[in-house]
Parts: sequence; C-alpha cells; structure tokens
Amino acid sequence: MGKPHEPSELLPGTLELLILETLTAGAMHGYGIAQRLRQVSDEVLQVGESSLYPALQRLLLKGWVKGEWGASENNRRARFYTLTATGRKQLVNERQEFDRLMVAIQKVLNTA
Amino acid sequence: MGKPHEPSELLPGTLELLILETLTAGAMHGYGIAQRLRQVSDEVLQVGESSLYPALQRLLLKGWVKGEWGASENNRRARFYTLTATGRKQLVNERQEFDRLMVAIQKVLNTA
DNA sequence: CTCTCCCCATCGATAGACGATGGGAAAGCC
DNA sequence: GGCTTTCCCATCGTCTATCGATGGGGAGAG
Repeated sequence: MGKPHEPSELLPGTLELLILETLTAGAMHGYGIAQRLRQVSDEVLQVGESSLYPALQRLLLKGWVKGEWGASENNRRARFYTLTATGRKQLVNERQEFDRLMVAIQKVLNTA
Repeated sequence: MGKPHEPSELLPGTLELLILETLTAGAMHGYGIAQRLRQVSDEVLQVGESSLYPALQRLLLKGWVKGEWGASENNRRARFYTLTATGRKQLVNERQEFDRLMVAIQKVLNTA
C-alpha cells in the first residue's frame, strides 16, 4: 500500500493549471477531465484519480471551481465542475506565472 | 524553523535538469551554479542553497556528476562539479522527457 | 575588530503526486 | 441468474523534492 512512485510523470504544481484550462471548455466531471487530458495530450498525460480528486478538492476550497451533482451522459451520478469568476481570473495569473518560469527555463536550456 | 513555503518558485523535478545543463558549460562549484542560473534566467530562477546542495548530492549518488575539491577564483575552498559520461547521456534523456511533457502541456494550454 | 561576501552543508516542515484500495451503479455477455 | 467491464466517486499512506532557517569557516575591506 503506497509504494514509491515513478519519477513523477507530471510536473508537480501544474496539475491545477491543466484542470482549470480544461474546464474552460465547459462543465465536466472528474472522470471526463482525466480522459480529456489524455486525449488532448496524445496519451502523454496520464493523470490518475488519486492525483485528480485531491486537486479538485483544493480548487473547490480555494473557490476557483464549483461542483454540482448531476447525471452524466450515461445516466450515472457525477459531480460536474465549473470555473467560477475568480477561477477564471486566477487561471490568467497561473498561466502567466507558468509562462514566466518556462521562459526562464528555456533560457537555461538554450544558453547551454 | 521550517516555515511553510511559497507556492514553489521552481518547477519541482526540473532542478536537476537545470544543473546538468549548466554544467555543460564546464566545471563549476555550487555557489557558481546558483549565480549562473540567476543570471541566465534574468533573476527569475532563485535557487536557494538548501535546494541546490541536496540536488547535487543526488546527482553525485547517481554518478551523473563528480565533485572535486579545489580553489575558486577567489582562492576559496570549493567543490567543483563536472558532468560524467553517464551524466551527459542522462542529460539527453532528461531533456527529451522534459520536452515530451512540455509539448503535452502546451497542447492542453492551446487547445483550451 | 567587524562586516560583508564567498562557499560549504544539514535539519525540520510542507506540499503535491502516486499506488493501492474502497465503494457503487449501469450495461453487456454467457 | 451470475460475471465482467466500464464509468464515477473518494481516501489513506508513502514518498520525493523544495524551502526557510540555521550552522560553520575563511578572505578581504573598512
């Protein structure tokens, strides 16, 4: 139970950003978000449910998304997540910060 | 002692890659590596010594760099780190993996 | 002598991702 | 009827990496 894990498939701290971005396409439930991330990234991003749901909880707590219970396309009970107004604002901030870091990192990688 | 920390200034897991890249410019001591990262990134990457030295230890353990004691430009005792042969090989792998993830993430950020 | 750089290093706390595991309901197959 | 697969939720325990604080020590300037 709880074995060591592989070198971290995902860049820690980026998951919330990816979720927020995904939700700009409209309301989605957790399972759907995971699927969409896999599809869009051509199977590269394999975000497990034990990473996804805690991240969604954090976003709920911060008030960046809201969740409402409903029925999925297949008539199953599901919680649909939507971006809030502050969520949209924060998404902009998060992207800027992410880009800032990426530019810095790319400078290092190219200067070498 | 050990207060909570800011949202992580650096992308966790990327530090080793940045160090390896930096060392392709030649042997360097820890302090110098930190300085160079700040300069090259235009002060964006502020890697503290408590992040840097543990990272260097890990790289030593993995045998990707070797360290040799010597004298710095200012005649101070310093440990100079150099890429090993396997270190160079691994650098290529790490970059590929990093790029793979970045491409995937960018797809998500652009598809939204 | 004191202060500021340089240069090393560790400890404790923290956050975040992961594997394993739990449940349950719908749909299809034998 | 059972059986398995797919969908959908969620938590617990473990681990890794980063960070702030803190320690020391030697060189050179004021």
